[in-house]
Amino acid sequence: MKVSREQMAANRRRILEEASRLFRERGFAAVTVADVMKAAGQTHGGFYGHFASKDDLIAATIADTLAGEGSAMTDVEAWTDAYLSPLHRDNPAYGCPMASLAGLMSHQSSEARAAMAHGLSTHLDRLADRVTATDAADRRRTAIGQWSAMVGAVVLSRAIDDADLSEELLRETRAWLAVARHDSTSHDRKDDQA
Amino acid sequence: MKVSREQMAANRRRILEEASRLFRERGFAAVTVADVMKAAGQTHGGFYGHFASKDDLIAATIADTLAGEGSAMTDVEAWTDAYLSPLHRDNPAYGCPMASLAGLMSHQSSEARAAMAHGLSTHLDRLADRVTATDAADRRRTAIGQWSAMVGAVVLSRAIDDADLSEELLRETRAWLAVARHDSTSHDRKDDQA
DNA sequence: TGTACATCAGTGAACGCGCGTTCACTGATGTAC
DNA sequence: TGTACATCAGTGAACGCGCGTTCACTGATGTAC
Repeated sequence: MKVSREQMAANRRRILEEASRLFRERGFAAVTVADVMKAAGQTHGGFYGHFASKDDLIAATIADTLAGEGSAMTDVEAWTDAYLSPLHRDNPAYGCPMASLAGLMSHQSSEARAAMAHGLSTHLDRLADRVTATDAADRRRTAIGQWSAMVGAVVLSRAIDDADLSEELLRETRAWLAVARHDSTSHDRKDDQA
Repeated sequence: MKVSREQMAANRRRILEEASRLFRERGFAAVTVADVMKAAGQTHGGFYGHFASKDDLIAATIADTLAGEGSAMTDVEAWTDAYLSPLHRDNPAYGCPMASLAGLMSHQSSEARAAMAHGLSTHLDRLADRVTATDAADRRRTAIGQWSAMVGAVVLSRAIDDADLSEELLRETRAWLAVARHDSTSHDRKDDQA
């Protein structure tokens, strides 16, 4: 049965949202088109009215999911601590798409990889704006270094079957970033020894 | 035809080596049992004389590949720079297995994840021994923070379809780690301003 | 040491299942009058 | 505004392909005598 244009747009939206959740949770290969459509409350045949292929869905999902990521990042230190928490590690489905999907991107289509590049670029710009350093080059370098460490720590903490080591990775990366923040700011401002 | 015991051991070794190379290059899902056996110069049916299943091979490969990883790391700074190079980024098949496989581990068997945990633990111990810091806790924290940043930077640099940003990620992470090294050592030793 | 034979590593055809994709059909939408 | 009908979003059965795994078979190995 045909549905209204608004309903169709809502259905497409729903497909993207469920796909984003499922992909973050299980990766691309382990999620079938039928899984996504079932989660979106539809049958699998209708999928190709919205997307040309599963690869097309993957690219669209990445572009869509990364667009809104981290826009509500006001306090970088608090946000970093939440990022490097067991709660985030254990809930990839609702967590950062880069942490769950970046490791899978090297085998994806160039469209999907381009969408990831765009999302990462935007995110690094946002992060550099909120980082404490004097000149632009320092802020950019700090944003890249900190973000690499954050993504790496979450990826590694999720990769292993050792609760203690996993938690240590998150905790020590948090501490290390805090030390790095203090060290670098102490160059610029001599008065923050309080 | 039956082969000698030595030949059979060599065949198993060969399967593990080719599997390691192929998995690092293409990931687990995109490599078939037949691919691995063909690369190892055998037919696919013989696979199950060596391993119980594809999952079993994955776990065995991780344990085997991570065992020898980074043992020849004498100069940490030079090793870090080589790790964060375009050459390493572009050759995952012969590169660090954690950079290529960690992002895939969250959906693997607990045996495979345990093997990854063991390999990571050993590697962090080795790295902490070679890092410049006074007390053990500092060395441990530095090893974890630096390693997270290194893995994260390589994973992200491989995830995107943007040569400039990819190269910038590697270059700036290298620079950031160099700055972090200088900052942290300048706490301990006041005489290294040369 | 030489011979007979049981063992068993490797072969390659076949099986079964799951997945991406297609397609004829349905019936609600929305437009032409 | 009301009615007739063309459109087309969604349905669900079916297709085809690829992959993990099995199995009857082959023939070299290595052991018992």
